[in-house]
Amino acid sequence: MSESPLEDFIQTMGLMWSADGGPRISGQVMGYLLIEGEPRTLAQMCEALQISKGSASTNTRLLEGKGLVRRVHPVGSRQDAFLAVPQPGPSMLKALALRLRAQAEEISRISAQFPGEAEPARQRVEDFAAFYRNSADFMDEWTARVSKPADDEPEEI
Amino acid sequence: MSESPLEDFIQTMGLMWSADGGPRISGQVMGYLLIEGEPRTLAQMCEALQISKGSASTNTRLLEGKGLVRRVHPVGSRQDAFLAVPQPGPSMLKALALRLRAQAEEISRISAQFPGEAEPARQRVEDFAAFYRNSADFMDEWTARVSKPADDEPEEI
DNA sequence: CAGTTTGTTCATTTCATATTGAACAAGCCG
DNA sequence: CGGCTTGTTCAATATGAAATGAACAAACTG
Repeated sequence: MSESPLEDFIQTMGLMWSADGGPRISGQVMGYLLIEGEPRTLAQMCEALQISKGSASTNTRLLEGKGLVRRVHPVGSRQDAFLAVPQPGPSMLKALALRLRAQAEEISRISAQFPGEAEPARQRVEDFAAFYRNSADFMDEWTARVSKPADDEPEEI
Repeated sequence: MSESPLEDFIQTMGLMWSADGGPRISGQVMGYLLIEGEPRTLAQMCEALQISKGSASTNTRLLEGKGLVRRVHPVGSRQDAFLAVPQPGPSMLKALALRLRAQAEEISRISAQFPGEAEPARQRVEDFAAFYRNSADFMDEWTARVSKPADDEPEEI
């Protein structure tokens, strides 16, 4: 392999991201911004990762929405620039907890409509939902532990 | 909507599963077995879910591998039958922890090869990996807690 | 205000993978 | 053994999401 470890890391991040169900380019952007450490523009991403302007915009905004990347406006520049947030952990966990809770909620909503004769089934399904719910609670607990106590909560949609 | 809540649940499980990056049919099978509560054969799945024999086999085996479904051999029957395991939580968390740890491991392995002048980048990437590693640890902790402390549940891979 | 620069949107294309269906393997039964 | 039943595998296809690139919108510049 002729690629440098830095390139290798970016590629690997892309692979991991898509293995987790997300767009490959999101992972690559994340890896790129992690390595750079300072704000980078969409144009720079296009150049470095060899991707289209549309992909850069879409995927960066996706990461921004998940709280993994922050958009900044350097003085004297018209371009937006993006920065990997230092502690992405809490954001990731918060998003995961949100999803788990939503899933638990939907399962419960449906199982509540099961006919009377399906009571045992309803019970099993409800137990299943409970696991999702508990996991979400646990994620929040983990979030609280991993966050610095003095840290604020600057997340936004 | 002309579908019953039971069918609705199966469909929803399929949707959720694919939203999480897995095969839709896996979720449907999981939902079906949860509702039934007793061992069901591949042929029954094909009939109930209107899927091919190959899909039933592949996806059921996938769930079996994740520890969410157990294969049983009812006496007097030549067919295999499958059953949703009562407490799938620990298996799911264990699998998740395994994946997180593997990802952390790979990231660390790559960042260790960063050139000397990229030391700050290596540090940032390593922090990122640490989050994965810590999360995996936390999952294991959660697994221990969610498993009944009183009666030990003997689980195998 | 006209001309640039920059970010977003969206129809189209590309690409990955889930699903199928048929061929195959393994075991049972008379 | 020869015919059945049942589970698995795999090449072909179908399906859905990701990526592109061009058109558009918004904001700045002189």
